Amino acid sequence: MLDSVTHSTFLPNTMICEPLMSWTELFGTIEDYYPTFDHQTVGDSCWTSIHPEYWSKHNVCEWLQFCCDQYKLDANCISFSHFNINGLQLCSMTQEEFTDAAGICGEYLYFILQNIRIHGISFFNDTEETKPAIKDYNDKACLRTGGTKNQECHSHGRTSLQSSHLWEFVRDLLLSPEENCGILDWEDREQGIFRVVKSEALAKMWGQRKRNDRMTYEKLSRALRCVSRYYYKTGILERIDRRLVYKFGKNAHGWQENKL
DNA sequence: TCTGCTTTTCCTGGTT
DNA sequence: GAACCAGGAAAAGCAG
Repeated sequence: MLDSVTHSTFLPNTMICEPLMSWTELFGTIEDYYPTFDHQTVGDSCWTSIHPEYWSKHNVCEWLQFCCDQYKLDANCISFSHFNINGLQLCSMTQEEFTDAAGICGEYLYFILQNIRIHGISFFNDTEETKPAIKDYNDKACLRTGGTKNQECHSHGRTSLQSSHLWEFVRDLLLSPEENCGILDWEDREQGIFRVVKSEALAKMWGQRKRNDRMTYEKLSRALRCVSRYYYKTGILERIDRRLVYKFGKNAHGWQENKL
């Protein structure tokens, strides 16, 4: 349906533009094209004013975060290492590649991206078009995953990059070598046992994620342990009798190599 | 407003 | 003795 969308579709008359020219520079102000768009919903993210093909890696990340927040997409389904790319690379991905990278979420991320390319940011205002599609996604995702996952779909609807749980943040860091920088290390990959190597760096990253300048490793580790009381109980983390060493439990998902 | 979940904060005590 | 780490308890923040 949307496969025919091309750069020239978005840029009528195939105008030649500067590589990093903003959407506003190309087409006028956002208000001219998107008069009812609520900027509050996307904060100050500049990705909203740039054509997707000119997004930086950071813009792509912001867009992913926005989609997760806005439509309550399950960030656990998304392999973020696959999206460590710029906008041009993102736009060149096929629907199959989106699905490979983010499962059921990928189908909708692809759907959203193509609509942004066609309709611009005004796509987000068309609740008649977007909300049912996303609702349908949520229903299907819950049905497909079932069991524990099904529960999570309803009880942890706030899952997102920004509001992701601590254990998910740790898991994603372990799965992203480019971001990890030796902060965390696998002790036993198959068993899900990992070790905190650079405790302060980990706390700093978590603090940035939570926009909390006062975060320290003491607090983060307390959160992991306190959380542990909850996580251990629910099977997300298991107790390891060694300092700075933790283990994913049977109900923690997304960390196994063969289940990414 | 209430409740539950998750995280943060402060404090104390044990280990290295 | 200092630094680091772990656990208890209470409270905050958030969403349903």
